[in-house]
Amino acid sequence: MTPSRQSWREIRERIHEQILSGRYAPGDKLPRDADLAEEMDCARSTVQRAMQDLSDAGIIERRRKGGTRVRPDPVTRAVLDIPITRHEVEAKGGQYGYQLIDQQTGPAPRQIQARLEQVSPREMLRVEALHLSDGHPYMYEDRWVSLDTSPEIRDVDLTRQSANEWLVLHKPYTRFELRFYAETADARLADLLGTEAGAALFVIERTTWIEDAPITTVKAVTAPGYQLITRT
Amino acid sequence: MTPSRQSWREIRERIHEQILSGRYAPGDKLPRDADLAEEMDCARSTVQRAMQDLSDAGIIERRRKGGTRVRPDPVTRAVLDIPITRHEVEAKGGQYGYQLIDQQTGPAPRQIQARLEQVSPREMLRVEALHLSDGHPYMYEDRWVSLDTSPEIRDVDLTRQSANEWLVLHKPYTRFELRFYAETADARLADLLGTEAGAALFVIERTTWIEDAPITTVKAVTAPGYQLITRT
DNA sequence: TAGTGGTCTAGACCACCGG
DNA sequence: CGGTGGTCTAGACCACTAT
Repeated sequence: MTPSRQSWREIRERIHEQILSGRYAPGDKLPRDADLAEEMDCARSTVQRAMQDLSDAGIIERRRKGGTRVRPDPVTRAVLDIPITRHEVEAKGGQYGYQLIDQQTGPAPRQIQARLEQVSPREMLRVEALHLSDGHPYMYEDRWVSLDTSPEIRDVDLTRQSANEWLVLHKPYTRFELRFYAETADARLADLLGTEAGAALFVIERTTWIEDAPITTVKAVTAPGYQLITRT
Repeated sequence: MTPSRQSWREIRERIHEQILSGRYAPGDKLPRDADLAEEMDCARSTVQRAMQDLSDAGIIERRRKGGTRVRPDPVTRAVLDIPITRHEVEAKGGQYGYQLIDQQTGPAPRQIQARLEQVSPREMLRVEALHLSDGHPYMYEDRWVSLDTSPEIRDVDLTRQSANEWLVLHKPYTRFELRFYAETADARLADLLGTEAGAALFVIERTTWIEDAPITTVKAVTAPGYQLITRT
């Protein structure tokens, strides 16, 4: 029989529906790709493409020889884009502003070393800065940059360009970690962000490495009211 | 010349390196797939696979006829999995516990209607519950469930099974929204979560729809110390 | 070690959209 | 309307891993 030229999205949808209908419950094994291809009358590679998408979405798990199974522990999977802060402000319609608070070199404290998964203490650059939107505090960042992997940053004028932007544009990374949590504003943070001490602030920590060598770690404390939103 | 059987990962790496090296700067146009395939001596579909991955990673942008360009505004793209709370607790090695605080039906307040993008006010089920880890408060959830799309939840014994788990397992959704932010604990919340009023708490809001029809919206307030982490 | 998913190739046609 | 990415097919071989 001649395949009727179905798109992999249709195939994915048909498989997904069978999962949602309960025909295949969490943990159940699905037929092998070849059989599904025959059942659905398409090429095996089309089934493969559909399965890849379902797998990316966290709906199924695939294993060579083990076959394809419905994921036993369903998750809500979201994709999160963290842009350069300037772009983020501008995308929200704000006029971006930036102030360097302080910059100095020195050995990083133990806590930072640990965050970087760095064993031996190294000389690093610490940069404190404030991002503004329409002249109001938007985000405070407390950053440590490795002078081993980014020696060129010594020559960057950080009063004009944020370390955030320079690093994202010039320092590719192969691995990163993000942490989100809430923190109480102390007096200094409250002053910087234009709020009262004791306010609840949303914090984003980001650390990047290139091949296990740390590049930078930053604690970005957002002004009150900040929300991180992901849609689908 | 015979193609030397290169994997799409190699091809992706080679293209990525050319981008990182500055040969193609942000905004620049890359050669068409066919030319790259010839240049790299592989099939066009292999280049396509590599490009798809770079595109998924937010590194390039592709357009029919328009060609492939290096994304002008680089982003850090992370994938975030939000599991069922019980699974999350157990994965961290904790003993999961659950307490229903209150459940009642009634019209949802305007704020909830808005969050659900629901125009007309509807009768809904409100559920307040506490998730525990090793007997300690882990997360408080304040949930509203649509009785239009989930009438079966009336018959679920929510003192035994959390609405979180029941919904995730039985109510597939086609769209969702996540919000993260920080909030200050009031007296009641502090009491529930075993902390002091004024503490900074990390909040996750999740709303799900099935084809534009709202299913549920939940505000999950985590106990102090909670962090959301994503790795690569 | 055999079975299953993962990938590659070559060729064809389709769909979108910029010029 | 023509160029570029997107997809499908058919067939082959590879790589991982459960049994």
